[in-house]
Amino acid sequence: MVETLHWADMEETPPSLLALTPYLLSRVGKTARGRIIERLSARELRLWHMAVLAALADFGPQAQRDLAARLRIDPSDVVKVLDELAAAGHVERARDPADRRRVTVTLTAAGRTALADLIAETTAVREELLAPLDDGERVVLHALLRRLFAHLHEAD
Amino acid sequence: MVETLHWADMEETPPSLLALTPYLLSRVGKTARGRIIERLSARELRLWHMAVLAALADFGPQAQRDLAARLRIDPSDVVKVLDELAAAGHVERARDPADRRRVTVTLTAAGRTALADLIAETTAVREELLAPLDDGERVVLHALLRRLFAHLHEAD
DNA sequence: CGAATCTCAGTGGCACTGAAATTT
DNA sequence: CAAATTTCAGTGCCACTGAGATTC
Repeated sequence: MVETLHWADMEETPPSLLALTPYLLSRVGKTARGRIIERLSARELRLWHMAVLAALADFGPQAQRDLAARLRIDPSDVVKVLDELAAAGHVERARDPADRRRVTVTLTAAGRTALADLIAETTAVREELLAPLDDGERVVLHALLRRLFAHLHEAD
Repeated sequence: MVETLHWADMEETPPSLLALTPYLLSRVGKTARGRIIERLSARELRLWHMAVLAALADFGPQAQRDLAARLRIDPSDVVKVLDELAAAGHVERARDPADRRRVTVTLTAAGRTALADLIAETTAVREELLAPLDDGERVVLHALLRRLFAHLHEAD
């Protein structure tokens, strides 16, 4: 009995790990990803579906290759994502008559509606994750993350 | 030629996604995880190996169950991680004589050395990831992430 | 012919489930 | 017997590889 000390249920995270920013980024990011997936799965969709719909909404119809490059998805995986989005009626695919190797992907009205839903769900996730931060801190965090994100893709 | 517009190689990220903090967290976190894995794989180790070694270094010998609870790993997965750490001579396992269901895990001297290496590698990853931030901004980011991380595990 | 685009099958890592074996 | 701990086999998701088919 003596050896089971009372702080046994505190289960603290090792300070050595808490001191490592990349570890924190990895853990918080993984939870963020998990929470998004959890909410989006109610719509039978996942993170990449939202990303593809957003790219089409923001930049208009484009080839699968462009979607893959823009979102940093493997081109092989774009195929399956689009299969599912097309089956749900959220996108349409058509051969580019000017270059028949390319397949032009277009957002449908239903896809635009779905995107709004997915973004609303992600906003709800933000409320959960950022609950301990006030508005000013959220703005600071977001700005820092945007700069980190931009840096990921420049001259790796 | 005309249809290949000049901004074809810009491949901008959709603004709709850049506006979503959880999306940024997910992407930056995933890259952080990937960079850590990349560097640690040179030592034949991965993220969970470092986490387990850190828990043992910070809190001393403990049962597998405690490691799992502390690090939020599935207890089933702790087994394989410890198998690999034990094979590399970084930890030792012994039945707890007071409660023979438990297995007490102990860090070896080699394990402590390995942990220092892994932490150094992770620090190098931090330099890569946080390159665009000055020292003050890094401190702010780290403090915000620590608060988010702490909030993940309280009253989910 | 070489390169680009899309497609598909296969692989490996990782997290989770469910159940067995042992001990309390 | 019920619960706790460790272990293992199996499942599913996801990202990546490699190869083929078509078109430029």
